[in-house]
Amino acid sequence: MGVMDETDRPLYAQVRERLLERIRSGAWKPGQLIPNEFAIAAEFGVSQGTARKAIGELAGEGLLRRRQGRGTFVVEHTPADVLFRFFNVFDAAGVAVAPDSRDTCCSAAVTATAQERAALGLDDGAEVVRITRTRTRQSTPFIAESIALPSALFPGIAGRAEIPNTLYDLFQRAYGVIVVRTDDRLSAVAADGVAAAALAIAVGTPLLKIERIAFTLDDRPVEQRVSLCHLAGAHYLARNR
Amino acid sequence: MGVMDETDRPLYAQVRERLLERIRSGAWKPGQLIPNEFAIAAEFGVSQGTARKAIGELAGEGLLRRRQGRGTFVVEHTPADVLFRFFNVFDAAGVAVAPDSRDTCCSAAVTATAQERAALGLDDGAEVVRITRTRTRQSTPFIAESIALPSALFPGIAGRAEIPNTLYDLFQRAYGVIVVRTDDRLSAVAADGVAAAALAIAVGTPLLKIERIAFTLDDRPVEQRVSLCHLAGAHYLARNR
DNA sequence: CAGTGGTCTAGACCACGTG
DNA sequence: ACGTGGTCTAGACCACTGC
Repeated sequence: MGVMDETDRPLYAQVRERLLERIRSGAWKPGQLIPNEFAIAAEFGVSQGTARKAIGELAGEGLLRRRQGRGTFVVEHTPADVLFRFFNVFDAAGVAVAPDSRDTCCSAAVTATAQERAALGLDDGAEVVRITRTRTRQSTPFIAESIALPSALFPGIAGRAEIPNTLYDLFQRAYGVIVVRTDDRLSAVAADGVAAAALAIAVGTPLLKIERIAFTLDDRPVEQRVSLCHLAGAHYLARNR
Repeated sequence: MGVMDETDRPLYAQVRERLLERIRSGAWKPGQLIPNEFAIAAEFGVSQGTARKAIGELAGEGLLRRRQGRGTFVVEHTPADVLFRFFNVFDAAGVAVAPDSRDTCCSAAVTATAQERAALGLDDGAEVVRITRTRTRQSTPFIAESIALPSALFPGIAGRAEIPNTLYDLFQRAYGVIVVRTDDRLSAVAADGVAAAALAIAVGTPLLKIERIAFTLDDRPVEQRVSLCHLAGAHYLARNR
């Protein structure tokens, strides 16, 4: 009866944490069916309702998916899913734009700038890897992007033969880093010479600048990304609830 | 026991609907304490857990606020609340920018354009009221804004002596229209002559353009708004979960 | 048909805020 | 001390899925 033995946190929160650890560690892999509510309840010595609440929280956070009659599954972050989950650009007709990447270039580990350290919560002298690429829409360049990642979290990423179009998918599968949230800071800027060359537009053209910080489950920043977008009739959609 | 008499919808959903109607109609006013879980359960002939779930849904939608030890309250949309709930502009230090309004100008009811009809889901020949204003930040103009509202939903709004800075607060109190969600479409544009004059900037300056549609509880569009923003170091923050 | 998640109940106790 | 929302239990039945 609600003895709160371990800590003073509610039972369902403790169960949630244990389940979360299994997802994070990969013990339960993306797409996998997890045990049913009664089995989980029995394992942790709680009632079905309490197990249900823990599962419900993770489902609400988008990490589990319940399907009536079938079971509960670990959410699979396929490249397509990831692309449309955090890429908020839509064309004039309201159809999602699916970007591709070209000219992807990944630096070796270098000392982070003060700005990068602040954005990523890094200590003095920490190293980052920088990725730059041009993103295309129907083969036309429309975004110039540069990304900074803490080297410590992504060992060996600079040496990879191929950097995929959808990074967050790679982060989860290869490094166990699950991006669950991003903060995008948007503003309007005039294209400088570099951006104008990459996007084949005139210097001074208004561009949408997106400064993104991506966060993991425990709210730690893991990626800083600056995107300069020549949207040409498309737009960035922000839904406010 | 789960007889599902009225319809096939769950009991908690039916209770939620009845509670919602009281908020929407103003029977329960903003800021008011509502009856406790047991009183609501008794009134509708359900268990406390079911009443709790109905209340929880409305709390999750931001319409009720539960406070342990005190009770459950109808959320009060004070001008300040409304301002910060949907106004996503922050300065370089991450502090929310609180805009003011000047030169507010409200048209009489006029026939809506095709574009306005599409955005607001209006029939052919429907009328709208248009409001234009300049929004300031520490007395400096930084946003040129134009708003279209369906006349049918806001009778007499054009004749009001004063249009307040925070419109959604007015919508709820004077017209029973509760804005719960907005879609903002963002892009970058060059300032034209009109915007440049209003914002005291050079023609061609890059501006952040925000095209907003605001929705009520039943997901009907009730406002279309175009904001041209000269952010000058500030940014629009979009949180993606 | 069996097994899953989804709903619902009745009752208990805990944690918080106020008087 | 009292009343509130918050947690937890044990057990029941419903609705959906797939064999």
